[in-house]
Amino acid sequence: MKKTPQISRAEYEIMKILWDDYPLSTNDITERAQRSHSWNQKTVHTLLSRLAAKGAASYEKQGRMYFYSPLISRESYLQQENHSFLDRFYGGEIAPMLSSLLAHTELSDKDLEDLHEIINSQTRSGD
Amino acid sequence: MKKTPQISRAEYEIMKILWDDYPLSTNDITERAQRSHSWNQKTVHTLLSRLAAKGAASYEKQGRMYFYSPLISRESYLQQENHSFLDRFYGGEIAPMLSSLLAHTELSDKDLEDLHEIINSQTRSGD
DNA sequence: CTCTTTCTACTACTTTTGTAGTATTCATTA
DNA sequence: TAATGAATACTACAAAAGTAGTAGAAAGAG
Repeated sequence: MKKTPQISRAEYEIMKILWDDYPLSTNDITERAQRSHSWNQKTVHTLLSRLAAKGAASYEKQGRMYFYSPLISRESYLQQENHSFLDRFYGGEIAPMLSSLLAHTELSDKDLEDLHEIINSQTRSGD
Repeated sequence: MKKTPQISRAEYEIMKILWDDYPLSTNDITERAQRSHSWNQKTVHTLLSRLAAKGAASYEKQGRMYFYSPLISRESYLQQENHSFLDRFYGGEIAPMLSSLLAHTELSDKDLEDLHEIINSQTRSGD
């Protein structure tokens, strides 16, 4: 999978569907998209075309129907978004971000344990 | 300070200047903006007008010059962006986000220590 | 073989954003 | 007081994004 192109908010919602399961027919995608968004079918079609046009997804013809698959990976896309977010709002640094995030969020014990574990695993691997 | 309106990337760069120091004259803002961005003066003026129009900043006339101040707080804006980011990419949950972030980031010892401390402080206050 | 349905292919139109240009208004200087 | 310069007020225009509509083609129903 390749360098991630610019993906808009609405397009991203379609990508999520593709990342969960692919290849999917236009109709499948439309149906799934409409579970969570009140989008006209045509709107979903447009989003799919645009994603294909910008190289974020590809399609394969089966008879007269199209089956779409993602061309960029969820992982690399999330990485890019993570960094863009950190850079824009926290000068690229994690600590201030986490701190801002936690300062206004109620965490369950489980959350805290998870976070502990995540950070500890980093510590060990960094030895 | 009030509910944060939609602020575009370029507009946000102007807001950062205002959050650091205000009120500031149009010229001051333009000058500071140009330290980090190659923006035409008119571009900065447009951004300022739009921020004022959408209620993110306000201005006060002093003679024929305008002095701008932020109308929304950096804190509340960052909170909103934090949550929108978490919701969009991690189903609103912090742990998966941190985990994704750390999985692809080299952390210094200091970073780790900071993170530890941030999380420990949460733990104690949650007791 | 024609009609209807169902896909995809184009086209469209509005809002937001990025990025500036032109017009107008005052205040100051000659 | 007329010319100049410096501010702000409007206007502009293209690209991206949101949201659909219309046209055309092909497949299945009679």
